[in-house]
Amino acid sequence: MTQRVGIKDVARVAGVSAATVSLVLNDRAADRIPPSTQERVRLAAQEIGYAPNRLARSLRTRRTHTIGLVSDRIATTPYAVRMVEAAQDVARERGYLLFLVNTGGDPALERDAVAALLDQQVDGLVYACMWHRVLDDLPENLPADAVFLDARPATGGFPAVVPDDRGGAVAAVQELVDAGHRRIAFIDIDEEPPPVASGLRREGYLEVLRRAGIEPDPALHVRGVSDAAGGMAAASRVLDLPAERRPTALFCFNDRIAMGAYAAARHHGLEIPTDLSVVGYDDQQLIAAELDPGLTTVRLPHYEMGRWAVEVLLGARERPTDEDGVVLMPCPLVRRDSVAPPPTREPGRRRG
Amino acid sequence: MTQRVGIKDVARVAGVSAATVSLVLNDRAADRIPPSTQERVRLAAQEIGYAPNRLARSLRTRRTHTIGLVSDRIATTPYAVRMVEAAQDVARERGYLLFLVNTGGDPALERDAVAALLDQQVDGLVYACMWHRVLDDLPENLPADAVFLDARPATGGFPAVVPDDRGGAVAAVQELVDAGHRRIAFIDIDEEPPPVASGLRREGYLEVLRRAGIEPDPALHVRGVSDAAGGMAAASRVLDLPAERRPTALFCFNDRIAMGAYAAARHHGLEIPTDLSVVGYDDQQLIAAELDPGLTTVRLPHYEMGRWAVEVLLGARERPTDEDGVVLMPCPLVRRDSVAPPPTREPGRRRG
DNA sequence: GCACAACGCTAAATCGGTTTAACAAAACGG
DNA sequence: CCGTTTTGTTAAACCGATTTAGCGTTGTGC
Repeated sequence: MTQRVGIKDVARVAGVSAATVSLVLNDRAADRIPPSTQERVRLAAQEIGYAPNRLARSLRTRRTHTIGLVSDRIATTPYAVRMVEAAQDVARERGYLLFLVNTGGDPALERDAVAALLDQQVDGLVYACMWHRVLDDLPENLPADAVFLDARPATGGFPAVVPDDRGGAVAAVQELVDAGHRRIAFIDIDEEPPPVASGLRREGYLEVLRRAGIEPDPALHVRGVSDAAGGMAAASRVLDLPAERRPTALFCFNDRIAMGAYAAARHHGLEIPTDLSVVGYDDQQLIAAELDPGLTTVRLPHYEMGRWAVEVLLGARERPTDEDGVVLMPCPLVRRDSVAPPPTREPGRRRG
Repeated sequence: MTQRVGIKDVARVAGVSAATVSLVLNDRAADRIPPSTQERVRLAAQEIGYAPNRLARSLRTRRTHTIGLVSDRIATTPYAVRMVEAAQDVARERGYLLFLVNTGGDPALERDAVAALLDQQVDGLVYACMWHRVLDDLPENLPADAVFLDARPATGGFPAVVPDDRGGAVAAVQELVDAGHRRIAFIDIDEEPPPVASGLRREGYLEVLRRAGIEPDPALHVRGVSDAAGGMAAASRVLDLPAERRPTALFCFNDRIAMGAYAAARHHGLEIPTDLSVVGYDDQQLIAAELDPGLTTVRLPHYEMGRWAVEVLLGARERPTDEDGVVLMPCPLVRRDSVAPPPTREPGRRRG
């Protein structure tokens, strides 16, 4: 890892001073230095394979061209990994290198991570969460120009980007209403405190019902543990309802719940989408695309959010003018094969 | 991001020179400087909130306490993300910061990434792949002390860690043999060229059969596209065999294929594990644990490999003495509920 | 009272670049 | 031919720390 050739080696070979080399190689030469000399310097640099020591350069210029991404768990879980990818992509495109730190949500580690990154003189910091969160307390050493990703400080004051969970839910439920469904259950997750996304998606769900003139049935809003087993149990509860109250469609809080709903449907002898329509949320590749039939779901715009955050951080995109600086990233509906019109007759008991 | 207080500010407040401050704060003072002065310096540093500029320090000491992780896609896919987590954990534990770069496998980008990291004077480099790979050509500017993660150069010469795919397959198939199965199919993946893991797992499969005195039936080795649909198609082919040739157990190349195998079993009216046992590979959380019944599978030791790589890189663990420097990380069997003894009678057609 | 050692501390060099101010030589204007 | 610009280049300061060599003062031994 030892830096072999330095600027003065280039200078020696080209027969000029280090200052000249620096000027030429940074294109600060403009018209001060004749093309002949420039050529000579560049050739020398090329020849001996010179690459500037960025530490030295950064020390002087006070810009490191590095940014830090501190997250609770993104780099840890398969869930929101594309936010990291996006951040990385933007960083690379703009000539930046990305420091990645995972804190697991531990405030002490968070503080240390921020401090370590600042000591490294990073040019900017992104604070990211795995799930859409509203943060009550932040690391107190967070620089004023940090950007939030998939999270926003309760107090505002920082640029932040979060998914438009409400809008996504509207799209999902509207899809069901448009297919002709009137009895639509919401299979929510059972967590305390309820995640931000839960409340927002419920709002979207209720809004569509209201607009469609459908009276929400409290029995159709159930909660389950956020995994396939929980989804199956919760879905079973609504599918067990007497025929006239039973839903013809399920809006699931996420794809894992939807996976459980598929199982519940099977156990009830219902075929998807003929007898029962299902919509999920998250568009988890390993689930939504692999289920049979493919799950219609709402995609979380992780990549787009990741890009947004770093672009704003690097000044490549203008900060939101919005009062609290929060941007809602749209969650597009991904149509697959789990939605169909409701059955016209009593669902038949076909072979599962 | 401007570094406010510097070492000379501390010096001024404490009434000593910058040299003394450095000595004290780096514990190089030992007995040269009396406790009273040391105390004074530390207090001053504390008071004005001094944190050293690591760039300046690194420039002088020639150690940056940063490492680079360049990978084809790990940070991009949900698949092997725990390798990054592990790398991050070890880095943090030992006071290092981690640069993450994703190249998508593009050789030009790889070269640039390595160059950029070296220009940043990283103390070490990990070259990681998402899947177990044998690399024919490496970035030519890779430093000699790089470490390979989930990959190994064909030519050897670098420390490298890869999963013991063969051993994992042995454990998986042995589990089936121990349960009493004799007709065990291998649902392989259909890729050209076949991934390293495919060959190794097949070897393990064949070895167990041989040891158990079971003649391998070529009809029981099928290939399918590596997703649930492909797995379903491939599994169907062996399940369609006449009763006496039909397998009672399936060893699937990965969990996605196994997911498809579950669907195929359903379509054939077979219940898992009563009528058909299934073992997967990878232990993908979103699949293996969520399937019903839970999938017995082999876990890829991503976390352990990630730790190993960075520990070796940082000298916290001794390099393999092995000729080619490759370490095989064991893949433990994860028992869930998809394995049972083979049915004694003709499998009945229960309700699916 | 003097040589010498120990103590406590610091000036200055250094890492490898960037940047500014200025100098020498050439060109130009009158 | 002399004063002034312009041109081409560089010496030196600087970024903020670490590290080495050494300086002044006090203490010790004889």
